[in-house]
This record gives sequence, C-alpha cells and structure tokens, in this order.
Amino acid sequence: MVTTSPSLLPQNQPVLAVSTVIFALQPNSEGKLALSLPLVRRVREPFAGQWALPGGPLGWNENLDDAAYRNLRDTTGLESNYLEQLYAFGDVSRSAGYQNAERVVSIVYWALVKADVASQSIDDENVRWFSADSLENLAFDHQQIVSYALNRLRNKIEYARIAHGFLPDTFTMAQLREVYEAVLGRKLDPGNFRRTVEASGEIIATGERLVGSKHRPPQLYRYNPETSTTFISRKQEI
Amino acid sequence: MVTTSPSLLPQNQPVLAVSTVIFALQPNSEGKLALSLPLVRRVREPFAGQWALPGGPLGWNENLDDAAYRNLRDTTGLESNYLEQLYAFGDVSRSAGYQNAERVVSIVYWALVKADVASQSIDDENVRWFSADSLENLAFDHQQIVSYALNRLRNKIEYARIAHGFLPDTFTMAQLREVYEAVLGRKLDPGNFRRTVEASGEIIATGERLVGSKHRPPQLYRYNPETSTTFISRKQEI
DNA sequence: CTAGTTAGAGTCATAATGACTTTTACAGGA
DNA sequence: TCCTGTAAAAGTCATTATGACTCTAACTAG
Repeated sequence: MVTTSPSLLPQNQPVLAVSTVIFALQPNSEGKLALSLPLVRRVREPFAGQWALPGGPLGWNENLDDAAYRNLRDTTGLESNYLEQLYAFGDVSRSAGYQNAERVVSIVYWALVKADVASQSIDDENVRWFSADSLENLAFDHQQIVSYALNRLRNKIEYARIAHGFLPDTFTMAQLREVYEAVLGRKLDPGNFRRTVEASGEIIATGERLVGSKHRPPQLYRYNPETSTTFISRKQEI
Repeated sequence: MVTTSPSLLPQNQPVLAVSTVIFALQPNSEGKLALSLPLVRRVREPFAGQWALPGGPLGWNENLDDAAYRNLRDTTGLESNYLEQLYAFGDVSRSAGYQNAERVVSIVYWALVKADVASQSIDDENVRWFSADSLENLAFDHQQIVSYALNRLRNKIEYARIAHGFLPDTFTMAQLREVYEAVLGRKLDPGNFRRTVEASGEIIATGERLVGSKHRPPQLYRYNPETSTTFISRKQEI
C-alpha cells in the first residue's frame, strides 16, 4: 500500500534544486580569522539583485553530491575536501516569492575550503564573499539556511575532525586552535587544547618546525590518516 | 550567476518522494524489547512483492514534514511525537530498477512511536512489522536507508532526549533504562544509569509508585517539559 | 645581553564515569 | 510469621576528563 496524496499533481511537480553553503576562514579587517562564505547575486525574479546561496536545478544524470560540488566549482572555482549534506528545505511557503506558482525543494549541502585555496577564489560583480555572522536581506529563506549550517558546523567541530577542512596539510598547534576559536567564537586555553588534541591521536608531529616566528619555533603537525573519520560512539551530534 | 547543468532536462525532472522509517520498541519472542519497523509490500514493478519503506510522492501543496507524517498515519494508523528529517537519497544509480528511466529522489524521515500505541497498529496483507536488525531483500536501497536511520537513532539517544518517543507519559527508571538497552543493544549499569539521568534534570519524579511488582515498588517519572529539547552544546551529533 | 613572545610541559582541584556494595521494600511460599 | 527472591535506590571508590593556572624553553629583535 504505497499511498498517494490526493493533492498530488504529477504533471506539476516541485522543482528540485541543490544549493551549497561554502565556508572558508579568512582574515578580517583586524587580521583575525572569521567565517566567510560566497554568495551569488540573483539576476532574475524573484529576489532579483539580492544575494543567494550558490545553487541550481539538479541535472538529470547528476548525483546530489555531484550537483553540490558543481555549485562549489562553478561559483568559486575552488576545490573542497569536505562536502556533506545539510538538510532538505521544502516547505510550501518558502516558494511564495515565485509569481508563476513554481515550487522549489532545495537539498542543501555544506562545504569547507582551505584558506590558501579560498584566496584564489573567483570574485566578480555577481559573486562575493561575505562574513558569515553579518548577513542581511538574503533571497528566499537562505538566511535561515546559513544559520542552520553555522549551527551544524559549530556543533560538529566539537566532536568530529573537520577542522582540517580549513587547514593546509601541515599546521601548527596554534593554527589548529585558531580554527576552533574562529568557528566557536571564543578563546580556548592553549595548554588544555594541546592536551586534548594530543590525547585524541588525530594529529601527528611531522618532526619539522616552523621557523621565522619571533618566538620559540612551533612543531608542525599533520592529520593522522589512521584514525577513522566515521561517527564516534560517544555523546555527539545535532 | 546561478549555474545550470548542461545535462538538465526541465521537462524530465526527477520524481520527488518522501519516505519514513518508523521505529517502535516491541517485545520479541523472548519478551525482550526490540526495535521494529513497519514495511509495506510493493504492488507494482520494480521490486513488486518485496517490502519497502512507507512513502510516496510529495503532494503539490504538502510540506515535507506533513508528507512524512502522512506516511506514518496512512501506513500504521498511528500518531508519533517524534518525527525528524534523516537524509535525502538521490543517487542516479538508486533508480536503476525503473524500466521507464524514471528517477526518484527520496527525502527520508524517521519517527518514533510509543509501544502502547504501536500495538494498535494496522497489520494486514501488505503492511507488516519487522525486526530492525534482521531485514532482508528490501526494495530499492531501503536496507541501507534503514541502517542509516539505526545509526542515527543509536547515536542520538546518547545525547538527546528522544527515549520518551518510545515511552508513555509516566514510566519507571527501569523502563527508561530498557529503552536505552534495547536501542543500544547492550546492558547498562542500573545505578550509574540512574545517577546520570537524575543529574540531567530531564525527568521528574511524580511522587507515585508502581505497585504490583514482586519487589520494592519503583518511583514513576515523567519527562521535564522545562529542560529544553534544543541542541546541546557539548560534544555531539552525527 | 636583555626584553618580548609564544611553545610546550606540568600542577592542582573538581567533575564525570565505570565497577561495585549495601540497604530498602515489596511478593509469595514455607 | 518468617524466610527468600527480586529489583529499587542509595552509596562507595578508583580512574579519567576538564578547567584554571604556573613554569620553563627557545626563538627574534633591539
């Protein structure tokens, strides 16, 4: 008994779109790392001229993940090593802006891009990076979607190894801590942070040190490929 | 710059369906609580005769959540107080079974129903409850979907108050512990469990006791409506 | 050679956790 | 009535995790 809604009109199906919230950590005006994301300017109604998440209709022969990755590449020209489905937004009311009574269901992904890569991003008239904390007047329900993605990111960084999505191959303990501080929006104790991270076994000292700083040269680390990326059994997750 | 896939055929869009994994805890042959879920028998190709998750196409004027709830009502005739989106499954390959090259993207929800309610469920030729751990030959990719839902349930019960989705209004500490034991599939220490749960402030003693057992009568508890259901800031979530 | 800076090791008190013991309060049978 | 079985509920103890903090090491810049 596969049930069928009485209100279903097969010839008038919702449009299926895929959008992606792309996070990068970039230094702001004060030189501190801050979460930012690229938005695209809408060229047609509804919400013409306003900023929106990169996205578009799902291709007929395209996997959902591939469509999200396509958003990333087409919008920013960048690569990511972290891409995950966030949520499917499909309330009837969110499509109210459409004149032609079109209805859009958006499957939203989120991605992390490394800072050094993000700096090579496309940036033109219709694509611009914004600070994740001060967004205004986004098209559709995209402001709520970004908030939801921020919650997920801040929650997940506490229990999953996603910080390396923002970091180059090797990094110092302080750089890793800066990622956490920027994402969580608060200072962390350097000593306790080091102790926790070292105990987790997730990073390995390379034996090399970063020279040129005006203080004791810090150890360089890399992520341990041995420790699993899968879900952890202890208290976790949204 | 909203990008459009070159392979997009707007006149040939994927079909959007909503399915729901409905969990209940029911006593098995040995009298122990075990996770079970209702499946529906497919009446048409592909996979005719095989068991599948309750679901169907999204109605034109229907929210995603409402479609999931409709699955629940239509399939089992039951009510649930826990319903949440699980994941959107949309790989091109998962629709391979269709002859007419139809492509289906399924937005899957998961729900919990109370044991006393589940016992009043519809159960006929084409709807049957199965043990969640021993499923075989489900239609489509529904076996993977159920596994994914089980992971989410087992992960989430460790940090979120979802156990009351399986319990009546008032319950004993032992009943609450049985829910956790059945979901997690392992024994928990009664004393430590009590200590943790009491410290969380999530349940309140009603002052009444359950009489008639052949031992010291246990306190009856109810869930504390004061403690928030929102996400917890400590290490968490899928 | 000294001052400034961060790296990195270490200390201490408190909280959380797992394994375990003891006492309490009932039912049911001898 | 007393004894036994059972689970409720409280409590103990050792280990681990956590937050706040101090101290020493190793570099650069002047």
